[in-house]
Amino acid sequence: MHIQNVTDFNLKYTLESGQSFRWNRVDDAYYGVVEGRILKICQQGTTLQVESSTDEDVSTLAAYLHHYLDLGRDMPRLLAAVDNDAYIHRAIEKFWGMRILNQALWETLASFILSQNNNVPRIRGIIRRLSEHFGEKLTLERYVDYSFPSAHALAASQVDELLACGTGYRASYLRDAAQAVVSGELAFTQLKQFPYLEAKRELMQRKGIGEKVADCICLFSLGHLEALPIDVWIKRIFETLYLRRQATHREIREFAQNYFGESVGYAQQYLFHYAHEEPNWADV
DNA sequence: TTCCAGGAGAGAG
DNA sequence: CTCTCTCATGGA
Repeated sequence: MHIQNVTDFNLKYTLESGQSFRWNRVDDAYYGVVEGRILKICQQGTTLQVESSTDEDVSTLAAYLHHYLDLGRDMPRLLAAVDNDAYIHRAIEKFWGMRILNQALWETLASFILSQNNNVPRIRGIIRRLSEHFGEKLTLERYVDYSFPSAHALAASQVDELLACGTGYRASYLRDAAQAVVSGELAFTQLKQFPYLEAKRELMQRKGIGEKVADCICLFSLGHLEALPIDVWIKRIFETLYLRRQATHREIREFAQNYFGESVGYAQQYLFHYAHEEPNWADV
């Protein structure tokens, strides 16, 4: 299957910018497990070549990817709106076409609970082991992977099993969240209808979901581009480049949301990825 | 050996 | 309200 005329889009930057933990590059193709199937995506200019492990309808798959990859976004307009200074201008130039994904809610919620006080390679490993243990085996050609564990599967798990996957002290947070989803205490249909601040407040009711993780879920799954996850990198970036002093999370949030406006989450993603990829990011 | 990683909870003040 | 300590894990 092909998707044509995809402009202002970069698959590599989108899938390798720390918002999803489930994509692997093999040569020039990306394999990932998305909502119960393996997808293989290859970008050639403005064309995406896509294969799926299921025989789903072509137009259904195209519509899904349009949403998942945020292809309907007017990137030139959005990026122009946050292109306020030389710092972010460099990031926008270097990573032009990077999108913020619209990922599955349960997977995003669970994954970012696991992300706290942790690093990306280890988060990926934990999720891979959880999927191997609790998910379903999937194959696409010779590529084998496992679906993300359902909330039901994790709600019924033993803490020992979660610990064996490397979750550490986050095991109980993960299980509690799974049980809240299964019981209906955490209602996804309602959560998806909430505006940003209400969704964030509701998410933060869960143990293991603080302000930063809630913002990641709002931004990477619920489509709230005004969400601003403040981790050590974002804090360092704003203190160094913009405020030029030590600042609290609240000061950073207030400045950034005022300075970048309603798409501050996108601005954050470009600054975050630029700092990760460019060791000399702090130099003017 | 110590430090760090897309942090958050609990307790003290 | 803010500050500090601790939490499990593995790679640098």
